[in-house]
Amino acid sequence: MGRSPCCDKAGLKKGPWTPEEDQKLLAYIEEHGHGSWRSLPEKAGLQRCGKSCRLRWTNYLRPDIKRGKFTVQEEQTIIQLHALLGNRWSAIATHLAKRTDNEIKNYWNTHLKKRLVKMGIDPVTHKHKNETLMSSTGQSKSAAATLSHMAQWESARLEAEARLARESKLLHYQNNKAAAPNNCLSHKASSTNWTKPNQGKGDQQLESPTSTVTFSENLHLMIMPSGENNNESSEIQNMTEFALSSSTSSDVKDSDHDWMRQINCPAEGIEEGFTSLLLLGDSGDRSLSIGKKDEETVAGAVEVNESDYSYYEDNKNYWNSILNLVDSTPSDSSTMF
DNA sequence: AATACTCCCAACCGCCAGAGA
DNA sequence: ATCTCTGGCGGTTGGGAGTAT
Repeated sequence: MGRSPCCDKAGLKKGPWTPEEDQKLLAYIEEHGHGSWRSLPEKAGLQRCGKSCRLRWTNYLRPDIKRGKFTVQEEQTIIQLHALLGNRWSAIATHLAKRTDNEIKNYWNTHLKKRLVKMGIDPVTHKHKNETLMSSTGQSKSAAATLSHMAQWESARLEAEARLARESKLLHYQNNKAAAPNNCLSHKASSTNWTKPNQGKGDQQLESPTSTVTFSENLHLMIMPSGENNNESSEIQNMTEFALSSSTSSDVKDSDHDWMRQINCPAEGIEEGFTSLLLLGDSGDRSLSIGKKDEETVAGAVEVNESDYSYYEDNKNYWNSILNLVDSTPSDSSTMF
C-alpha cells in the first residue's frame, strides 16, 4: 500500500519552532482543542505538518510538562523501569509524572546510559560485567528466563494500566466538560481534544497527561488487575500492604546527587541495587500476585516451569525496591537506597 | 580570540497498529 | 478482505551551547 509522508507537501516548514508559531499553536488549541492533527495546521495558520504540530505540543508546549533537572528519584525510576521494560519510553513515562517519553529517552541516552557504562553495567541488559561472566551457569540462565518472563508480564500489565488510565481520564474529561471546561485533561495518547489549560498555576494545575495513577495505585492495578482472580486476593492484599508499608533503607540527600556512587559501596549494603536485584533476586513479590491462571491470560507470556515459581517466592526486595523508588513523592528524594 | 571538540535536546523520520471506509 | 488515514512510538540526527585547547 505504501503511505505518503505527512510532510510531503511542498512549502511546509521544518526545523525549530519560532515563538510566533508556538503562540499560534497554543492559541488554536486553547480555543478549539487539537482535534484532527492533520487539519490543525491549516486551521491554525501554520505552515507545518500535523505531525510536527502534535510533537511540538506533546513534547514542549503542553502546560503540564515538568522541565528541568531530573531528580534522583526520577533517575532511579527510569533505570529500574528500563531494566524491566527496555526502551519502552512511553510506558516508562506513565510512571514519571509530567515527563515526556522524549525527554526520558533523551535523558537516558545522554546521562543514565553513560553512567551505567562507566560503572561497568550493560545499559541494555542491566547486568554488571561480572554477572555477565556468570551467565553461563544454569541458575543465571534460569534467572534470566524468569526476568524475561517477568518483563513480559510487566509490559502487558503496564499496557493495561495505561489503557485504564486513559479511559479514566476520558471519563473524567467527559464528566467535567460541562461543569468545568477549564479543568479538563489531555493525554498524550488520547484522542480526546484538549481544552483550555490553566497554565499550571496553583492548585488547579493540570495533572500529568501521562499518569494520574500513583504507583501505589498502579501496584494494586498490577496485582489485582481485573478482579477476576480474587481467590488469591487475601494473599495479594497482604503482599500489597507489606510492600506499601515497607520503610526506606537509607537517606540520600539531594546534594549527593551521584547516587550511583553509593551503589558501589558494599559497606552500606547498597550493592544490591536494582540491577543486582534483577539479576539475583528477580523473584520479586509479584510472584505472589500471579497465579498460573493469570499467567495464561497474559498475552505473549512465556512458558513458566515450576522451578521458576520458586524464584518468585524468595525475594521481596525487588518490589520493595521499586516501590521505594516510585511510591514516594518527587519532592521526597530522601527515601532512595 | 579562534578553533576544535563534546554534549545535549528538540525535532525529524520511518514504521506500526487501530479504526473506519 | 483490503486499503487508507491517523496517531503513537522508538531511533536517530542536526545544530546550538558549552568547554577545552
